Amino acid sequence: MKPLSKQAAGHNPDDYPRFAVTVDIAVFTVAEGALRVLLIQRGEEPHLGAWALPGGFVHEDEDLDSAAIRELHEETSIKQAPGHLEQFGAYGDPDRDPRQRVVTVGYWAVVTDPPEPVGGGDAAYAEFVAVSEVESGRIVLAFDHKQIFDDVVERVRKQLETTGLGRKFLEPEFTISELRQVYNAAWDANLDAGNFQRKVSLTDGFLVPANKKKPKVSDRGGRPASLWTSGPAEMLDPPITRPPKD
Amino acid sequence: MKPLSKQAAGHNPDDYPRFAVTVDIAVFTVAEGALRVLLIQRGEEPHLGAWALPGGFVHEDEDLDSAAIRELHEETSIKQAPGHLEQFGAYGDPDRDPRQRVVTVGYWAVVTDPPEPVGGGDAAYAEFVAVSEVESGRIVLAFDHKQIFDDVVERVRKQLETTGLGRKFLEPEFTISELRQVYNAAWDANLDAGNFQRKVSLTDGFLVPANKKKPKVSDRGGRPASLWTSGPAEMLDPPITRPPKD
DNA sequence: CCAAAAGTGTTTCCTTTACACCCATGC
DNA sequence: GCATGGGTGTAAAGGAAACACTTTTGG
Repeated sequence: MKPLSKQAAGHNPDDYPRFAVTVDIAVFTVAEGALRVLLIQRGEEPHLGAWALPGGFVHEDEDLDSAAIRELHEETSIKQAPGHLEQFGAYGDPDRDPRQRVVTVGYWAVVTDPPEPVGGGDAAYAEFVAVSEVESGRIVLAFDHKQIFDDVVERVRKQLETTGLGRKFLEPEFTISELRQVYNAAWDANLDAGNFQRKVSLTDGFLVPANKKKPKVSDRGGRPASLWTSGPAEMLDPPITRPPKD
Repeated sequence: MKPLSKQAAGHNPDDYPRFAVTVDIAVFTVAEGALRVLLIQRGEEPHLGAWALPGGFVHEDEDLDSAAIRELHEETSIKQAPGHLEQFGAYGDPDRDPRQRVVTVGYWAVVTDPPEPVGGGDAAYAEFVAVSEVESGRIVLAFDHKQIFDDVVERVRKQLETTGLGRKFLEPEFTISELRQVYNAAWDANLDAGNFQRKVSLTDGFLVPANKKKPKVSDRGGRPASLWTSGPAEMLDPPITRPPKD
């Protein structure tokens, strides 16, 4: 049980155990007024038929970020680069996968208007599922993916407060209302339109006006909204505070 | 370059590459008015003689948290359980260690009044170094440890704002002034004593009074401070806001 | 009494919030 | 005109910061 001394280990690295390393990736988008995450239904054992986050093995010559991007493309057939890609943790319980010792590095990404995902690899089926479906327990996740899921959803919600992340859910040109709807979907909130308008305008360099020739006309009437694009500012100061949950 | 199909991988896990997995751990304490982190001076190649965060290999039957705690004990001869232990990221560039492919999981911990650390294993020497020494560039770290260091220091400072982490730097019974000095050391700030007093009292269950028979008398005169212990509240609401840097 | 540190009160300022109101479009 | 959503103004409430002031000890 006690390993070789560390001195020896330094000279004989092969004496130490090796692990399979995977990346699991939570791909977020906002659609139909809800924050959604890409889940697969497993096409093989263990947990055949259960919902899980997509993931796969890291290759020998690949860094972790690259592995995550490759998996994202393989699982979603999304061609675009993700608007955001970030690591959120490593999970390595010895018994988290019954087949072998696996260490998983968790990533999350944000994409805009993804195509219909396709099952592939170990996925029989893939779908952008509303986060609330998982939180309510109507969808149960395999392995330790519920823990991973809870960690990452909270992190996404928190980042919306202080960073410009919300823009990544939208097309390059967007209206402030669309941005507000991202926040409302992610937080299940109903932010005051006027105050939101003011807050996003307070941070210099957060929004820059787009071509003013083409204001966006709503389909249900109302004054057309002006279009904006992402400015260089990555942090929101002051932040957009998340309203206390009811 | 293209791997076997994922279908095959599920059935033949041995076809996928294996990685050495290590934990690196940043052990924080506050001493002599400064936030400090345990660094070692490497006793072997590569980077012989350079400063680095302590770390070591994860064993075959060990989860990641356990490996971090074991390394903490081995490197510091600290017997106490750390007051706080938390993961902060995984680092896996293919060339981050020239000897072999290594994925490192970063942890940070907080300890109180640690004993003099002893070199051991791959460490020729170990010392609690002021964080400012590394930030100023007077101490240079090996591998990608400066990146890791920057990530984790920012995270510690941020957690002090919203969580009860500060208590973990202190003995079980402490005064509010001692707690304020932890914040001042970690943030290089000079918080108003009166306002600090009020803020830590606002969160119910954050501080509970200790034995009132033994108020703490300062060595330079002044009214004795009452003693407190940690209450059940883990989050500070409202938070203690970090003053903007000059 | 004085110095020093603990702890409280109070005023001022700033941010956030709620909501009234005006603007610009389709029908 | 009227409905609808975009966008601005504003007053009231709440929280943070600065700092005066009181309390309790040692010398």
